[in-house]
Amino acid sequence: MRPLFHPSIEDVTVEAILHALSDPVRVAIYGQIAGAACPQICSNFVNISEKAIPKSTLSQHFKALRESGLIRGERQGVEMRNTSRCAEIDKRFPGLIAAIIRAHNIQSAQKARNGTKRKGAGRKAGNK
Amino acid sequence: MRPLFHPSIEDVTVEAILHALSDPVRVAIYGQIAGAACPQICSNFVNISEKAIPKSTLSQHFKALRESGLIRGERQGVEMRNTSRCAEIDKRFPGLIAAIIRAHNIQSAQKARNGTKRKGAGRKAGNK
DNA sequence: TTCATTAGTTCTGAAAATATGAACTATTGA
DNA sequence: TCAATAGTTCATATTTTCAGAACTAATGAA
Repeated sequence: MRPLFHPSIEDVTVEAILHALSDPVRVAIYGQIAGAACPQICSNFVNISEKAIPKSTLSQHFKALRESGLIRGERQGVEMRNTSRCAEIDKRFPGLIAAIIRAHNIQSAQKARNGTKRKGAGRKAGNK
Repeated sequence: MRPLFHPSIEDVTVEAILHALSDPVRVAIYGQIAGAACPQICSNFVNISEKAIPKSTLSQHFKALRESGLIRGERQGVEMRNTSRCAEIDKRFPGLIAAIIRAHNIQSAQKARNGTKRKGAGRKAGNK
């Protein structure tokens, strides 16, 4: 098992960050890691989505987050402690992560409101 | 040939925007459309990358940008006029597009500088 | 030591997404 | 009516992603 790869901050790209965060499971994971005060363990996220995420899939998601430079993972005993690299990234791309997280929160809030009021909305309507 | 689909602004998602802009060709296209004063025609972008992009591929890229809600395409005679929907998107997700474009500009500027000074940099080094 | 447990990675094949040549559609202007 | 131009759609090859199974590494018993 080879040691985990983390890009140095100069090698972090906008494309990789956007790609990593364009997946609903990964933004959810990243949001929680970035918002937490202490390092988060991978297996905490098995139930972040409606249905349980298989651990091989979860491992791939963490790999994507790590290799895009969004998080850092350090093995601590039998488990993996994940922390956000948002301070570093914010220095390189000021405001980027904050804007994405903010947009995400707006969207989640709207979804929650619509979920209670009008059912079945938000479909790609009129597009046979 | 069915009419082009454009999502209404409430149906635009952060995930779709990030995914659309996580592709280097598509950000380049979007950046130019967003920065231009007048509508841009698809075929202007054939040479936006090093190698020419086949028109079927280009058409798919435009479709991705349209269906994510980032641009609007209107047929005008034989060609297609593309405009950015950034005003609408900025109302829904304030600062998101601006932050992404800014980050992209930072990255491009750095790439240009490194390209002249140290060749072969930016590779995923030390990762067998 | 050896065994079991826990947490995560890697391998493998299936499923989904993307890229592109070829064929097609729509508009315009000889 | 024909040719040219701009773009879409179809078919298929390539690439990426998903997820079960097997594997690795650390820890804590017995």
